[in-house]
Amino acid sequence: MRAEQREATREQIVTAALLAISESGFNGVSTRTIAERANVSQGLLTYHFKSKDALWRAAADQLFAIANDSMQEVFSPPASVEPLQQKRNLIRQMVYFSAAHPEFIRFMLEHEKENSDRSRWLVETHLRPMYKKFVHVMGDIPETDLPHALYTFAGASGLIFCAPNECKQLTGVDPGSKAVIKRHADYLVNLMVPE
Amino acid sequence: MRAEQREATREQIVTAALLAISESGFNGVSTRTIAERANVSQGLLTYHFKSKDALWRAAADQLFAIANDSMQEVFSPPASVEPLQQKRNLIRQMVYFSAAHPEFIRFMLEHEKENSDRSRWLVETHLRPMYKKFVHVMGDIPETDLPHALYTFAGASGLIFCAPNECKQLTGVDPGSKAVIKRHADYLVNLMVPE
DNA sequence: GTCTATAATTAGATAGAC
DNA sequence: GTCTATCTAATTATAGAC
Repeated sequence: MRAEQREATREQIVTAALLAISESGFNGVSTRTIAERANVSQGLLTYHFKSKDALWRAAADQLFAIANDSMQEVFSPPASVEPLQQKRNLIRQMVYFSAAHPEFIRFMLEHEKENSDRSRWLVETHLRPMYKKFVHVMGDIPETDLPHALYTFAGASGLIFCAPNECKQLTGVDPGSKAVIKRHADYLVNLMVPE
Repeated sequence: MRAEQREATREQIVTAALLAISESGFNGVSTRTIAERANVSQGLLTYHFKSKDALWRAAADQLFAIANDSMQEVFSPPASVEPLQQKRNLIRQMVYFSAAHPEFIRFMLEHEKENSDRSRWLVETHLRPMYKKFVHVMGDIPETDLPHALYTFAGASGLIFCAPNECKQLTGVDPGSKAVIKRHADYLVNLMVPE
């Protein structure tokens, strides 16, 4: 069907845009580079998305769709799971998600300084609903600690996967390997929420 | 003196470049924008630094000069300080440094994907010497944990200060305030190296 | 729907006035 | 040493062929 092909092409473009923008920032990547990555012409981007700005929003939508899907289980744990174990599971899943999608943190860092319109939209549309779920799982810690816990967990979980080449060159440890991902999860869970 | 004025102008340009590149990435910021921030003409950048690439290197030099200066005390603690207390001091200082210079983590994340020449140079010239000092302070933890500890501490310490607008809008907490910086340090030190 | 061609703007680097 | 003017290349967005 035409509609299927249309959707497939759009997703190809959005995925290319998401990865490229996460790597080089909104201003740091050209629509031509995105088009090349998606194996389409530059003109097609304007056809499917009116502007580079609109393409950025589509990329954000896709990013949070993936993130919410990946975090769904730990954000809505069955009541039978103990609160402490819920937190351990949350951290572990944050590590696995960050390893699979380092573009999440990169994208979130990129919006901060570039443009406050995009920034506000991103927080209200996508980040706040996710933060509420995070707060729900963390609910029994002091309320003033919640912001600190969020950025601590996010940074501790994800930074190593945002700099894999640097980490490999510096330490010899490859954050892309499954063993290293598991080791990072084990390390963090035991460090931050010991049993 | 001429030499002093020359040095002052150069530093103005380097500082503007460092902050701008950290915010928007190497490709994300134009030399014109950097020149405007430094209150000089765009042509002057080419006079003092041969190319945008060379300006990036000068910015990296300045960044690590500041970082090493700020971390000097905790990296070379007197032997009278207990190892556990050394680690607590290290984390606390990492928080205060990250708060004062969020451009450090931003700059280090930016080099990762942009260009591997710059990336290799940065790791070997500046990051490796600093990592050795980190390892020295952390020395009594298992060797395989060191890379995980580095990126955990760095991410946990600094991410919140890399997204101050987002954090403020999302949680109401302003990472720019002194009270919040201290709270983050207290939270992290007690979480990661409890007495 | 997708491509090629192109218009208007902005990029990094150079040349020359002062 | 610093600025203005300018060159060539690359940028986003548009127009029109198929």
